[in-house]
Amino acid sequence: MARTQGSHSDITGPRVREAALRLFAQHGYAAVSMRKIAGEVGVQAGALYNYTPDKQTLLFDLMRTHMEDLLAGWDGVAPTGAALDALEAFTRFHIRFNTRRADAVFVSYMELRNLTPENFDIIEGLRRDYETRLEAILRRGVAEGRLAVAEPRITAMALIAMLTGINTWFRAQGRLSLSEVETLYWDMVRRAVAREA
Amino acid sequence: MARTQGSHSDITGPRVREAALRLFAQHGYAAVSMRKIAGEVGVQAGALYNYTPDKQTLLFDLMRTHMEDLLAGWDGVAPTGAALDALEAFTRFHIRFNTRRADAVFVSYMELRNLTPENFDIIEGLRRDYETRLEAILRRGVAEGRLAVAEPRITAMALIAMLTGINTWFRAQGRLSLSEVETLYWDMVRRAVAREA
DNA sequence: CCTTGATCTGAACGCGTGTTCAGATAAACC
DNA sequence: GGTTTATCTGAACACGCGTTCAGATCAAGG
Repeated sequence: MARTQGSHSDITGPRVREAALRLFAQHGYAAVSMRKIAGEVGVQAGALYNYTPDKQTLLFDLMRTHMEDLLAGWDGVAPTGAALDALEAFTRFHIRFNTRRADAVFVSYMELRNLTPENFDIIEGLRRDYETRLEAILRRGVAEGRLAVAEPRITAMALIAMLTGINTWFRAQGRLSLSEVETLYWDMVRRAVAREA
Repeated sequence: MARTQGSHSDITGPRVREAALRLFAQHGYAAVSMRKIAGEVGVQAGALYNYTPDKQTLLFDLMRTHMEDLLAGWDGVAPTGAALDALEAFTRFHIRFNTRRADAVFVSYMELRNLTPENFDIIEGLRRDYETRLEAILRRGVAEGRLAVAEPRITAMALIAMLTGINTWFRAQGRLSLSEVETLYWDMVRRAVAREA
């Protein structure tokens, strides 16, 4: 029995990626077999190879897509005005984007060591691009005289680490709403880099 | 040929743990076989079972030891005076301790999902203990009127995430010395939580 | 110097791995 | 309605996995 009703590339393809992302996040790339992914989708392992040339590429594509979505997402909402406004927008965007894609964020950070060197370089490049977006805001803020940041690159990485850390404890049904969390972290970010009056 | 000269429990035991820690950090728990660990030590895989009942316990012991060392390390240097001084001491201690044990920090964070539920609970408990140490400092600082922190628990987690993030980029031979990094981050921490004048 | 016991080897066990591929199936097209 | 073709099955391949254990080895103790 093959090709049951409604079983198409358009349907199975996304389901493979969703299952792989969830399982990779839950158990780790090396601990998840192609047969387990196939089982989640409801096909045999061999069928997966209609959607990815191999397991490594499946992982890489998930990570690349996530990083590209992240960059495109920010570029789509980034304001052009004052640096302090841009910094607040970045803070809120990062929190919103990352808490809604916890699995992809987790995988894109944890499974870097399972990429081939070439794939690793590509993902790292995208991550650097994202850090550079924030670094540019910080430099602009210094130029405007509104921020006091001695090391913009390091500060950018520090802030991103702090914001991404939200994923380890935030739950949508928890005590704090997402917008409360945003405000809480924006307060810390602002004070950490604002020029003291 | 068995038991070559100088091959004792006192020597092989630590070497097994060192090799396991390094390999787990580099490739991930699931991707490292007992045979690879044994190969690094220079014994056959079976010999490892003189030092650990199984692979899972080997991982757990590495993580537990790290977390206990972390807690004991802080308790050994924690000052009793003003909260602001304690916060600076915590910041500098955390940076120094974690950058010197990058492998253990990495493994203790990344491999949580490979622990059995019981072992996971123990490690999580130790992590919470550590967070609570910082939270207590923040609460004290608020009581003293020197810190402005609306959510001490969340702020503690945010600061720890920011500080631990140093491990992703810091290199001992890099442009910035460890004490320069300490000062840089202490500046951010202080501004993020200090009561504005 | 002989015995004891800790330490390690080397082979074995059953099982799961990523990947390939010939053949079966059924939706889509003419 | 017959043909094409995308899709999937099911079996197979060679290999590595964690763990066990009988037997070999050799430092230490009496």
